[in-house]
Amino acid sequence: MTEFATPRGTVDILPDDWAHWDFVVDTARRIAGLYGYRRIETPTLGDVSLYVRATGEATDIVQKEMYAFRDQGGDDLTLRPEGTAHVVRAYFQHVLNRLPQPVKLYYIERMYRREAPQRGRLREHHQFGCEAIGSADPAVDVEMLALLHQFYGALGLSGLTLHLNSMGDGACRPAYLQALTAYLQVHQAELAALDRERLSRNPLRVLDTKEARSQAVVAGAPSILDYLCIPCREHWHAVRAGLEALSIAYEVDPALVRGLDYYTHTVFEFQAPYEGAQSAVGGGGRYDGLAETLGAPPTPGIGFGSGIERLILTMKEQGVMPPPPARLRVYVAHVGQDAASAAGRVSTALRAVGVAVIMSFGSRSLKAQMKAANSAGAYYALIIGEDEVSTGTVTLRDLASGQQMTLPESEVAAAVVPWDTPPPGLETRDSK
RNA sequence: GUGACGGUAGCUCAAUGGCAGAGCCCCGGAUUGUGGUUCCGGCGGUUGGGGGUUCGAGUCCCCUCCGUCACCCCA
Repeated sequence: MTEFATPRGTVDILPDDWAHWDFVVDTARRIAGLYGYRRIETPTLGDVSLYVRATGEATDIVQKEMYAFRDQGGDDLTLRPEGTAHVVRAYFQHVLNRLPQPVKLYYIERMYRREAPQRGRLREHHQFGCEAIGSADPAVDVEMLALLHQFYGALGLSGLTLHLNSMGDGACRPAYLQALTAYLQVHQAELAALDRERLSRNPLRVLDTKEARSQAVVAGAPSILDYLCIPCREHWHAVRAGLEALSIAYEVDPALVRGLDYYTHTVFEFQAPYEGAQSAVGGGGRYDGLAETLGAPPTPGIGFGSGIERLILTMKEQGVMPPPPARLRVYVAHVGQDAASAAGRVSTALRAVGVAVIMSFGSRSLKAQMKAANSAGAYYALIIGEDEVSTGTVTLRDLASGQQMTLPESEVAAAVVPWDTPPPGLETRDSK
């Protein structure tokens, strides 16, 4: 232990963690590929004004969560707090709107938000995200939800619920907000104190209150879905029909509100079945107004982000194991000075033909080295002592069967077979 | 940012205000150059950090850091 540790809300990802990480990331890449999404990676740094414009002046991200600073040259920069803004920026910067539309992009990147850390809620976390830019077709929404549905299934997760809502658009949302606010104001006296406070700050938030006292009022509140304008309603019904055609279950959740200003039409969130505030494992929505906000031609788009740390938590919660990593093929044990140099020679020769080898270091007893071979999970131990050195041979021991044989150094590579499958045992060869 | 609860060995946890311990891990040994099980031994701690009360503090008090839960918000 030194006086230094990871900053609050950040973690080291240690070797033992990587079975989960590799599995999630590999699965993400594979599934994204199945749907024709191609990878993009944007800078960790971004202009502060990009996020102010994209996510909205009044959002929590902009108000209090960005790691923003002015650099030595006077530029106002921030660590990326979310994925969409940068990707949409890249789409226009590199004129991807001249490609066949929609352009479908995915990313696996680190996000930074200065929040109070909790389980599943870090200041630096990773998201797998997709963005489909350039089409307003509700079929794009449906396909993206199908992608997520398949992704979570491929991870082995179960019991996730898809919450679905429409946020309307510039034509219909203001009228709804007005109606909701008016309703809540009339019933203010029946609301819990906390919700009266929410009402003044962000009336939409009152809808997903946990206060028992407010439930009756909230139950009678007007629903956004009743206020959708005709295009919004058509889009909404098309998405629902599309999901039903694919037998993807969802729950209509008029209380589902997302915190970023750019959302329009479809919004969604996948919730893990366990209790707790961090049960949202992925979410997103359509952002047809975002491009204009950034000063680009009007361009529809939709995207999601899914938190890798939360996915891994959910996997562990549900006892889902990632595939075990490939086992070490050979552990090289040696006794004596001459044997040590022979061990180095053999190890290098084996690695040259693709065999994973761990060589013992220092001069430990053969017994200790055999223990190490065992706990390293090796298929074979290669033993080199005085006898072997004097005859130019090595002893190859199959650790599962205990069978062993001595063979010329030059024949080892052929005997151990460098592939990821368990190797053949030695019992077919004669051994002592 | 606010409130509540927690922090003892690498890990999981014990210890009435009175000698800081166990299990696991790691290292070594149980007759010659051979692992897993077993047995024995060893390493390992300024009890998160700082101050205070006390003859004496892991234990009580204050500050601080970190974690967890809730608010908030979300992935």
